[in-house]
Order: sequence, then C-alpha cells, then structure tokens
Amino acid sequence: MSVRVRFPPSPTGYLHVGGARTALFNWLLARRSGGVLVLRIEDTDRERSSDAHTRAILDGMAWLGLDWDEGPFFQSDGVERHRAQALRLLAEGKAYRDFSDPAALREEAAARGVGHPSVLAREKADALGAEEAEARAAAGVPHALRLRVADGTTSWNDLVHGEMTFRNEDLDDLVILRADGSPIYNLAVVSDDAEQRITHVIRGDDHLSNTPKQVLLYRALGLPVPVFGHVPMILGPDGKRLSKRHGATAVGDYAHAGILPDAMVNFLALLGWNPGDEREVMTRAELVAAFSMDRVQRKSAVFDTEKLAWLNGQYLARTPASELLPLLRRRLGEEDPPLLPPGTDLARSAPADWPAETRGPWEAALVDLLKPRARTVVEMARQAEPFLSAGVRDYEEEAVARHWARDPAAVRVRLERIESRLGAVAWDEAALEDAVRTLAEEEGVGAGKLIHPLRLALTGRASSPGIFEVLVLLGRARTLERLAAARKHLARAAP
RNA sequence: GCCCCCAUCGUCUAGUGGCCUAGGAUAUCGCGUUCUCAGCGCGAAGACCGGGGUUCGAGUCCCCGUGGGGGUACCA
Repeated sequence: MSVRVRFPPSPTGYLHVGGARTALFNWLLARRSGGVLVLRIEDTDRERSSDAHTRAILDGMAWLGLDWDEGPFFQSDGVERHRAQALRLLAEGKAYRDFSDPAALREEAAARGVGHPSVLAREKADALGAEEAEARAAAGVPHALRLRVADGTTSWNDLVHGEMTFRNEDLDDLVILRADGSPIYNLAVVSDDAEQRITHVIRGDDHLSNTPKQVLLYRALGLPVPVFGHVPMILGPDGKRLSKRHGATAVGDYAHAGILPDAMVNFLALLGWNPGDEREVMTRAELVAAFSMDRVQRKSAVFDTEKLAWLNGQYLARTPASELLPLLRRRLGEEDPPLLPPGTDLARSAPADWPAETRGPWEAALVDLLKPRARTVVEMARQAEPFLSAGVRDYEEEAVARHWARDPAAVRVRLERIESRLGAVAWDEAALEDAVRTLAEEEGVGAGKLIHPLRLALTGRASSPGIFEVLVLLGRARTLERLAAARKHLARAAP
C-alpha cells in the first residue's frame, strides 16, 4: 500500500513556521516513499477563515518549494458527508442526542463535581429515552449529537512516541454535530482523512490528545485507522510555544528578511530530526534520501534564528549570482529609501567604464563579491549600498574617528597621492594592488595606512570587501570622483 | 484540578547498558590567515534536571519528584 499523507492548514492566518515544518515532514515522507501528499484547507471555521489566508498559505508552500499531489481540497465541501456520518452513528446507536444547554451542563457538572459534563449529557439522554428524544427532534428542538464512548482503553502505535494508551473514561462523549447542524473538527478530520485515503497522519503533538477520540471515531464509523506520528512542536527562545510575540513566525517574514527557501527547508528539517550522521547543510534531494520518521525527535525544539542565519549564509555563498540577483534587486527596491527604483535593472548602476566584455556583467561581479560575507539578502543589500549610490552619502562616524580624524592633513595628502597613482594604472586587481603597495613603500608606511582611509573615502565605511576588488567594481572614474569628494570633505573638516 | 507528552552544552543535536575522561553544529572567547569585515583553519570554555532503584556496570532501563509543553470546548 502506498503512502498517502496530508497537510491540512486552517486558513485563519499566514503559514507559520510550525505549520511549515509539519508540511515539510509530510512532504519529505511522501517524497521519500514515493507516496502522495494531499493538501486540504480546513476552512470550517467560517468566522476566521478567508481566501486571502488560503492564498497566503499556498504562497508560503510555493516559496518553500513544497508541492502537493492532490488538492487543495476544502473541508467545507465535505460537510454533507460529515453530517451524514454523524447521523449514521446516531441511527446505529453509537451516538445520542443531547438537548442540554452547554453552559448549564458545565455549571451542573462543576456543582456536582463531575469531571466531564458529557457524563451528565449521557445521563440525561438515557433518562429521556430514545422515543422521547425522537419526538423532540421531530418537533424541531435544537440538540447536539454526541459519540457514546464505551469503557475500556484506546491505543495506537505512534511513529514517534511508540505505544500510546488512553483510558476512555478520561475521554469525553465528544460532540460530533453541533446544535446548528455543523460538524465538529474531530469528526471532519476523521471523515476527510478516510475519504482521502490517508495512510499516515503526521502532525504536531498538540494533537496527541485528540488522537484517541479520532481513533474511536474511525472505529465507530468502520473506517481503517491510519498510522499516526506526532512530531514535537516548535518553541520560542523563552521555551514557550512559538507565537507572534516572539517576532517573525510567518514563513513570509523570513522570505522578506532575506532567507533563502532552501536554507529555510534545511533548517526546518533539522528542527526535530537529524540524518543520523553529522551532515547539516543538505540539499533537498539529500534530505529526501535521508528522511525517516524514526529519527524524529520527541522533544520540542527552540527556533534559533542565529543558526538559521548561519545556515542561510552557507547557502548564499553557494548560490550562483544569477539566482541571487533577482532577490537582491527586489530587496534593494524595498529598502527605505529604495536603493534601486523598483523594477529597475541592477546593471544600470554599473560604472560607465565597466568592461563587461572582459569581466562579465557588473551586477554578477557585485553579487559574487557580496554573497560570501552576508548571511541574508538584506545584509547583501546593505553591503551593496556603496556601489549603487552616485557618491558616498555619508562617512561613518566611527570609521572617520579611526582612520581620518587623527591626522586629517596627512590623510588628505595620502589620498591625493593615491588619486594621482590611480589616474594612470591599469584597472585590474593586481595592478591596483601593486600601485597602492608601492606607494605605501615609498611613503614608508604600512599598506594599511593607505588602505583604511581609502576604503572610507570610497565606501564611507570601515569595512567592505577587499579594497582592490572594491576599486575594480567601482571603476576608475567613480573612484577618482570619490577620492576628490573625500579630500574636499577633509579639507572642510580640517583646513 | 484532571489527562497526556517531554527532559544531554545557551540553542539544534549524537548517544538505544560497557566504545562516554559524553561526539558534532551553532553561538561565545582566543590564536592564525589578512587591507577591514565576513569566511576559512586551529584552539578554549560549555551539558547527561534531582532522588531512589535494577545491574558487575546507567546519559542509556524502572519508579518518584521537579521543571517545561500540550490537552481538558456545541475552537480548529
């Protein structure tokens, strides 16, 4: 029998990382086993569900590269089936009508010290008798339907927790159909999972205590019980369930923060699972090949954004410039103020004297320079800034203090000498490096004494990619312009 | 309250009775490479929640406690 798994998000919000991880484990299992992943939108909570949320979730899946094989199905399309099954249970005597008022029932249960209100509901139903119940129902008296849970225990063999057993007395005579005729979640899920012939239910362990109820429902309905696997939840840094107050929890937030989908998938896979060896940076194919439910952790995991950032940095360094370019371009447009007018090509920021014929596209060279030292696309955008603006916007205060302020007059002279050397030298890394180092020797100073002030003059910052690479990327004309501007700035500061 | 799950470095984890003076990764710190930053290389520091058992031997099995999490709805 081939594996059929499902991912059933509620469209009551965006796709959050916990959901994404559950989706990923299902996807991994499906792909690993050559099975099928079914996407089902559980939209029965009409109040909170919306099409916009459904789209957001689908977008999140698409971004992560998690494709599904069947669906999306909508749970709301199955309500007639759910209702019919509830009624069938009633007809078979496996469920009963509950005419009581829920609030009153709770109060009475509390007053009498009865653990479960449903035992009262059952008492009342039994006292009422089947005939009277039918009469009332026929008269249109509103009532819910409850499953009659027999004594005994309910067990299943969980893929991650092993043998699980619950005492039925600790379970409710759960409502399966509300007084308004709408089916309750546990019934809808069981019905849909059976309808969609789901063989493995892989979900968060917050569903652990729903499972015995669902097993009871499968049995009552005479449906095959799937295999269950309850994966641990994802926690915030404080050890509490991950939620909005921890900051970014939506998958889209991470896309926006410049995380690559492959990195996110890799990171999520490692949250509660490991391949059994010491690999960490793994491609999708490697993840699929290595995945197995029996290496899923039982303990919940803290979502560590630092490690995500590290992993993302690993991916950035390995991703070709051509793939990063569109992401960087979009991000540049999102900066405030935009570093690049949205929709514009990055190539238009290239210096006029860039020799594309020998060095290839300027924007690709830029990305290759930036990507090894950035952990996110957002960082790349920030580091790209000095290469995009017409001139240096402002000189970092701290950098000025360190590299210029001590002896502005001397710095000015040195910049001037660099400027005159660079006017004539061939514009490639080796020649530039030679020119600068030769000058340093002639001046009798370490190369750093030239390089640091030069970096500040060209980028406005104390740190950047290697200075000679920066020079190459800036081109001669811009370099000379910026040097002149820097000298002017220095002259104003210390005439 | 009741039911359930969980418990190894700050974090993600390896570990399925002797291979553990507990391994890796990240984060932190130091050194090196070097024009800065990042990276990379090397190194340091850092954990078996507590108590009882079982056993020749326990991080590994059992019990209790403690802590954390989930559930307890005519929510999903």
